[in-house]
Amino acid sequence: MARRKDHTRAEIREMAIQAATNVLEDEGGENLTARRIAKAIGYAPGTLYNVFADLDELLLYVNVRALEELRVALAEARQRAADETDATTVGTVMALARTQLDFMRRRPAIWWQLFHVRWPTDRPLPNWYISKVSETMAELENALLPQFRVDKVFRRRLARTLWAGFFGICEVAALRELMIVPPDDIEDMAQFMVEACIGRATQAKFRKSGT
Amino acid sequence: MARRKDHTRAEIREMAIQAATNVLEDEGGENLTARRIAKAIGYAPGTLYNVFADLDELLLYVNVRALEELRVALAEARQRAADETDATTVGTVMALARTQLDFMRRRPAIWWQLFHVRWPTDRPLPNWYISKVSETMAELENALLPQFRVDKVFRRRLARTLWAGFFGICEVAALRELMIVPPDDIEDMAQFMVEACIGRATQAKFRKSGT
DNA sequence: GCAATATTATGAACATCGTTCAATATATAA
DNA sequence: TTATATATTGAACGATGTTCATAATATTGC
Repeated sequence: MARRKDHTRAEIREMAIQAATNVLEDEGGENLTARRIAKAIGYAPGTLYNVFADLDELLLYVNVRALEELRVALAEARQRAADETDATTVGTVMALARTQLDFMRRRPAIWWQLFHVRWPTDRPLPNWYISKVSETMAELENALLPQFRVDKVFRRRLARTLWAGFFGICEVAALRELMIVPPDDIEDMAQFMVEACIGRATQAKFRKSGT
Repeated sequence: MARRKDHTRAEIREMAIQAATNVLEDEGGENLTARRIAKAIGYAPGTLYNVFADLDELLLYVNVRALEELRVALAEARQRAADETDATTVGTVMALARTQLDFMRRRPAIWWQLFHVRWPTDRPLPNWYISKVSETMAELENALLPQFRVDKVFRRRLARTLWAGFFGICEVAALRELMIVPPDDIEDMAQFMVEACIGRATQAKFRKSGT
């Protein structure tokens, strides 16, 4: 039995989240069990339930960490792209798309878990989770800000549409068994979609201001 | 014990697939267990394993049925749209998008299962499954045929890109807890994406033939 | 028609899962 | 030092997917 107060509750939570992430990446989702995580942090399975409501909640914390990592990566990519002398909206958004594709490829197990969370439909998602998703998506909105400054509703909808497009393309890339698509094609698909959507959004904006 | 040859193997398979579909839709994915399906068809759990390799395979058959239903619905929608006197590519593709959104909304549990199949990464997906996915996606390619007749590779890539876009939008609609998007907005997002992608594809075609 | 054989369905049994909770060990307070 | 409070445990529970010796039934050979 681990000595009481060897670690605080917060420390145990932290260790468990880290351990779960490592198990997920190193041994795959099918080995991500309560007993396996408990063993990895040197505690009994029951201890996890003193610190998390259940395993689903723990996995949601794993996700929220991954989302934050992704958000930071997106923010950096956006900054870099915006600092270019010939910065364009398309270029900045494409930098985000590439960052997301890169994340998906570097950490496939985490990415899978991120969008395949098992969460009971009748159980409301915690606010801290919903917020993190919003924050991550907000990076895309920020990338659109320079060009689509006036209409916030329009910008938000464009961001959501692009986000859906990214997500779909990432999923197509992940399911490459089903439709063999070379990585370069994935990149081109993203480029096409970004240019198409932003191009049309630009027209729509002009048309609106023209009438 | 059910009398031997009360049903042929094929009949038992059929019954099991139907029962699994019903359980999934009526009682949710968390009740979709081997014992529950066996009970529903009046056989013992072990019988399922005489007829399917395992539960994952049975679920794949459930999916392939759903995919075929979707394919038929898409084919019909495409035909109807193409028969209009003022038929356009955008109009036809939008008919497909609406069909898919409708399918997702009418049968949420099936839709979920369709894109969240648990299948071991090291186990190759059966050919009959990959084929059905291709057939379903081919409906989108067919909708593009009238306008993009010449370049097959281009058409195929456009179809895949649009498919990814649809898929992402459907997923956004399904995760409406995370980003509250009214159904009308979903429809508009699809419309925007279709118009944007096909518009740009038209430009690209012209530009290519112009040089 | 009957015995011998082949096939099919069974359901108890196994390992494992998430989860609970009385029991135990340790820290804190009196 | 004793009494109380808290943290940790791990056996136990009810599930799960899956297996396989056993039993029930059909088919075959005579």
